[in-house]
Amino acid sequence: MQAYTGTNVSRLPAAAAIVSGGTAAMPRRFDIVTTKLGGAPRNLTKGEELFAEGDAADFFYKVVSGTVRTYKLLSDGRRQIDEFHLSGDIFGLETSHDHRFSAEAVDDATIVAFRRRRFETLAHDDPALGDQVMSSMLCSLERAHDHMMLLGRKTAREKIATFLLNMARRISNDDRFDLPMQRSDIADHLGLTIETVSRTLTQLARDGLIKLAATSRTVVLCDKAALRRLNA
Amino acid sequence: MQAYTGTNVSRLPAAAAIVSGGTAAMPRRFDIVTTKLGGAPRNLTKGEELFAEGDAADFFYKVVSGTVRTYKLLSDGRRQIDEFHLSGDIFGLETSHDHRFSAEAVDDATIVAFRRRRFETLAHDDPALGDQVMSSMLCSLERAHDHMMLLGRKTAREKIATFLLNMARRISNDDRFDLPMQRSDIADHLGLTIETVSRTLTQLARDGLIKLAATSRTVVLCDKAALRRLNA
DNA sequence: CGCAGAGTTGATTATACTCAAATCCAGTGG
DNA sequence: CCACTGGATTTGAGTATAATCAACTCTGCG
Repeated sequence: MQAYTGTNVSRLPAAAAIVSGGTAAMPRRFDIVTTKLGGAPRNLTKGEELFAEGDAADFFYKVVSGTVRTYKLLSDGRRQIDEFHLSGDIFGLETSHDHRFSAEAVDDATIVAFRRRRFETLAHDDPALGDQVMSSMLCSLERAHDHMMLLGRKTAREKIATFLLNMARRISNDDRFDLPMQRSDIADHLGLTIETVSRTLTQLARDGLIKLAATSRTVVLCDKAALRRLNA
Repeated sequence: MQAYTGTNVSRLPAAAAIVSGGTAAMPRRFDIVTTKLGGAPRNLTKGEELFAEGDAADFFYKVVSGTVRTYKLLSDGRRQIDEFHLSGDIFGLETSHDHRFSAEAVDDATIVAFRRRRFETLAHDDPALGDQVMSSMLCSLERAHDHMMLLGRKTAREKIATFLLNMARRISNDDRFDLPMQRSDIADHLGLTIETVSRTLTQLARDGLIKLAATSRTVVLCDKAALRRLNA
């Protein structure tokens, strides 16, 4: 927990191991920690379910590549996607015994699973490990709160603008990027319908704020200033 | 962090002190811990601001009595109330140096402030203390996620039903309770307008699911089963 | 080439918003 | 005790934003 302990996450070996996933390029001890936590890479095919709401939360996960969506369903099938987890993101760590979300691969993705019990044991010996996860959760909380503002008070145009700016920042440093998810995912994330998502994107393109490639998954942000004005 | 460490919060002395606020009825050591954390009771009058978005987050708080709202504003004044904090709730603990919310008293309220820095020091010696706050944050995260579903995918009628059931549970064990906040607060919490809140409450009363007293702050849940059906 | 899934576009509608006015209520002062 | 005031709430009328229903287009792929 970066701010709470005053420690810098980047200086914490255990934390760094979780964040990076313990690649071959890293010092030996980082790999040991990762291995201890039981990081076993797993490939998911597009649409594959990783866990469902109510499943035992024995593991939590880190995205190595690809994208994972976590979501909740209402009894009649309405869906709210709370977050898209991109490469490097940690997700699925729960307060309770069960998962409160379902998780599926948005596209073909690779994830690493960490055994929660083992992590808990280690965290007691190494507070820095707990700090790191705490930090991750606090980021999640922060994004959740911003997203509440979006869902509760922003217009469709503002929602799309905010979404595009966030994805641009997370996916690439460039203003050109490929959205990994389809329109229905965006809709269920922003509290809209696919038609409204499509229309709004078209409208933003018509107004010159963005460009949509033929495949329509590729987006170019042309007028970030205007998008930012819509963002708040 | 209850689930994460596997420890039961109720068995943790430091945690218990934070939760309870260290009343006179509690064993001496609890009071000592609370005092160490710098709990200085403070009275807030209706509408008084406790802190604003962007203020330094040197303290966090626990509600002793009354109700506090935390919220964010868009540049044009649109407001999203993320949570109403009732007696016993902890709020205002941040990941960053600054508060990401503003906080105001909904009615006359009493709160206890805890110095964050001091808490951090103690948390390092006593992991249980950190666990407790972690647990508090995870509850907050859980509620935030449920609230995203509400904001993104529920109808006005469903939002109000969910809100009433939640408030009933939190305020009293009874089906009759007084709402501490006014319609505009409810509206900004549920992503509605005051008119829609009012109309929806009237409609629910007309349909016999609830009763509204003359003062219209007092609510009676008549048909909880029907309300629950609207809830999910 | 045709099919299926994804995405776009169009027409219409519904839900919730906006603007406006009336009512209710607590508090205040004559 | 009662009229007056101002804030909160309710109610009404009309509207707008986004949803719904439906058709059509595009793209990738067997």
